[in-house]
Amino acid sequence: MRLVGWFEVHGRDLPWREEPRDPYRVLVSEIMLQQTQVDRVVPRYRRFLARFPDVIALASATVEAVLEEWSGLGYYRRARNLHAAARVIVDAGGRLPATAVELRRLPGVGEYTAAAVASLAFGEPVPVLDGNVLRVGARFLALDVPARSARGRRLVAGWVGELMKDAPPGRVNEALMELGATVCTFSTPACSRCPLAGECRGRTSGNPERWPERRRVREPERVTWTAAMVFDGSGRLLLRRIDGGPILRGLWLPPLARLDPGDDPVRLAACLLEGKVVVEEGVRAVPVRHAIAHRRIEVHPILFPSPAEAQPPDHCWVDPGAPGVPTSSLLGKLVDAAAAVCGPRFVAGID
DNA sequence: AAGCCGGGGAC
DNA sequence: GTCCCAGGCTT
Repeated sequence: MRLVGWFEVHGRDLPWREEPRDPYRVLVSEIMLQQTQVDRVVPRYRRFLARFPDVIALASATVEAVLEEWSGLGYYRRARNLHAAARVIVDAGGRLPATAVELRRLPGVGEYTAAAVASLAFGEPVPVLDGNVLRVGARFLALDVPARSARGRRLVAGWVGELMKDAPPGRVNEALMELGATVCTFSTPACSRCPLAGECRGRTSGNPERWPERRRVREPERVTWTAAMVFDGSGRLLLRRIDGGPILRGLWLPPLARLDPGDDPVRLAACLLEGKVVVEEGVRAVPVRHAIAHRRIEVHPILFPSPAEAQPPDHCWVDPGAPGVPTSSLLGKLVDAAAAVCGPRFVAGID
């Protein structure tokens, strides 16, 4: 089959493609790859497996440790669900379910991930309908309905099912995803390198970029925060755990507060520390930008030198370069901004 | 069906 | 700047 033949030659050499396929590793890679691009996953996948080499190791760990390992990857519910799934698997004997229907019952495993693990690790003939496959299918079939609609999904699934009559299901799924990621890309598809170009109705139509349908954009919500960055005499930074709210829950960041128009960020940041730690006058650093879902957040870091060794409840002192607690990539941006003001040696606590 | 959750890279 | 990505869950 031309598609799978192409994949055998041009498929990238990715760590989760090593044979034989370990179902646990396939599951970890698929969860990590949800809405996250391959290049960003590869190093984190290696590190995750070094720390949690099998499902028993993962189930034995605390959710806090798993979240810490997930720090910076985003969509932190994935980490909580993966950890919960590992416990379910171990409670059931330690083997992953081998069918898509059973896999689907694990927390954090939806239709896509269930199909991916079932086909890649167990050879079940179920199509995976991720963003890549839906785009490739929409172009190949020249769909006149949105690929993500119920009807579009059915049509693409039917096409993939046909392909599976001529090649192993896992190979077909993987090859289609690889094709979407490297050839039939969102913008400017490289039809000259495509093994399916001969039969592709999207290409024959003369305008393969007509697909996929553009998703409508939503106006981002602009938000401003202030961050109280307290450094003690040895360069350690004060963090506070985010306990409620919809975003970054359970992660550790400098105390944050929403800044309304007219508020003074230095004063508001100082208020966050009232009764917690003793600080000197706050100093502004250059604001950093951070995006979470549809929010565009501008964060004003305020730096406070502090002699205090006290550790208020729900707070902790960390080495800003190696926090050792679950956190967001926002912390790195804030620490960089602070270093630009104070000098890296002060912030790093070295020297 | 639609809205929401992180983050970074491509353009 | 905008858009998307090996999605899942909740409403």
